Amino acid sequence: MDFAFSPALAGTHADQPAPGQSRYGWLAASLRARITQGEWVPGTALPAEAALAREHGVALGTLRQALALLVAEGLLERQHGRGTFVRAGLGGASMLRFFRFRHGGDLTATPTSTILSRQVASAGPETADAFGLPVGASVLELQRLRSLAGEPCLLEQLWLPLPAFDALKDSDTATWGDLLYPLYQRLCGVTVNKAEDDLRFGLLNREQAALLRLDAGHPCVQVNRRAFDLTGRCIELRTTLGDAFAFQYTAQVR
Amino acid sequence: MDFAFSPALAGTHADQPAPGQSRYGWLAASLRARITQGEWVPGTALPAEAALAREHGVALGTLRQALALLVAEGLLERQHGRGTFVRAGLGGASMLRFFRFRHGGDLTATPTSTILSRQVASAGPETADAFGLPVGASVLELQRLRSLAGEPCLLEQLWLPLPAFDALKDSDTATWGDLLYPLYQRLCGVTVNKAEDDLRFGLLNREQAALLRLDAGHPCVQVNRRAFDLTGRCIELRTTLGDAFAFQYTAQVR
DNA sequence: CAGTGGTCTAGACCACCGC
DNA sequence: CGGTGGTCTAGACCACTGG
Repeated sequence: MDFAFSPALAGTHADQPAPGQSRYGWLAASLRARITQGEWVPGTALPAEAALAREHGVALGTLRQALALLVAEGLLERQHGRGTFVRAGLGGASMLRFFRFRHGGDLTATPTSTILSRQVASAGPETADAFGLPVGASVLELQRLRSLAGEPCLLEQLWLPLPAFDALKDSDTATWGDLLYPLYQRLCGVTVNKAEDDLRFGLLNREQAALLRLDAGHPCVQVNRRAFDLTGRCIELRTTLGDAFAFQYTAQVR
Repeated sequence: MDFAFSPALAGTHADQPAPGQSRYGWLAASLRARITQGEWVPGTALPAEAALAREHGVALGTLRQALALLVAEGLLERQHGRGTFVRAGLGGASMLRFFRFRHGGDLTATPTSTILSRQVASAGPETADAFGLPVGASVLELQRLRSLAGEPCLLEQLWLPLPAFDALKDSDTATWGDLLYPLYQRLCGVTVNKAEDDLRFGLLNREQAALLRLDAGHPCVQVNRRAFDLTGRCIELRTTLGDAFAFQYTAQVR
């Protein structure tokens, strides 16, 4: 019946889709694995459709369905006439989308970042669970303040799992720049692919208020973020605080 | 039953896609028009793929691309082995997704609704702009209180453009039920297809606080919603207030 | 069972990009 | 210009749904 003239990438996947599994779904999984294992570095182009289709012994349309899945997942990006590229990852300043801190109408401004503290800590139950580590495992804990035009606007505390982010333990924070995700990429080879933000309302305690130059008990928005790499593993926990009266967010329904 | 495969609706669309316009894009536009003009009522099934493809003189794959567009738009819904259906529209209780008012762990509970006031008002500049009406045009203004287990939780004020919602001016509010969108559908033939919610923080004034049984000056979340029908026209403006300390929202970042 | 959408093929031609 | 992805075709077979 079926001629398997596919040249068998040995190891990770079977030569045939599991029964009940569509061919393009299986193909997508196969490509996903090759991407997350670093065969194609973020930013580089995949082989052309025709080549990939031939390589996997599959029709063009089928291969295109597989690629469409990975595009929808945020793993790939296609450009007409140029090629299919592994996504570079999230930029960074996206916290600002929750607030209207525009000063002088500049919406694209990146806040400057000041690292307030850096220490190795042991993971509490929540952190350990998110990272898939045992309770008490070592994690890197950072606190930083982000400012626009010299005005502090966001106070952040964040945790990173530790074998993976060892490179940040001793590196000079003065060289870090204002965005962390490109830093993760550069120093740790970690690509942040997607994130989940949980929004709540609260009141600032005395220390938080002082750092943000607000009054103790001032209303604030707390954004709890979990960021994930290409494989879907959680690689950052972050808590961001900002003035509730600067909060503004738009959500689409359906 | 009439099998009128005549392209009946002359005038609205050319027989050929405009140059530079893809065939499936043009086809989608054509189907979109037939849907929004009521040829197929929300909830009903479209003709089968094969029939539609034949009717438009197009290959199956091309027709499927067109349908995929309309599905992504939220206009259609496909069910394997059953058919392709015009979406019934938004349900209604979706305001609750911003809050954690779960009482007794019941997350699917629909709050009961009490209409506090109903009056014909004249549109201010903002309302008029949203509805595409002249300033001063007649709009219906409603205020209602929504409660869970007898506890008031959401205070809403909303505006509806008036020729379209005439049926609500005199109808007995006791018969309205707890959800408005199904009511719009039933009494006014208006299908709410999508909406845009804008979130902000504020403080309750005395009257608002009293209705929600909170203190004046209590922090609150204000959700400003603009709802749209199948054609993309804005057909509802709504402002919802709820206790800020019950606020909780999750957003995906990609 | 007949009818629906879902998958897949093996071609063709077009539109875009960069050299 | 050659190479890329985007559109389109005309079939085939599979998987699910309902009577």
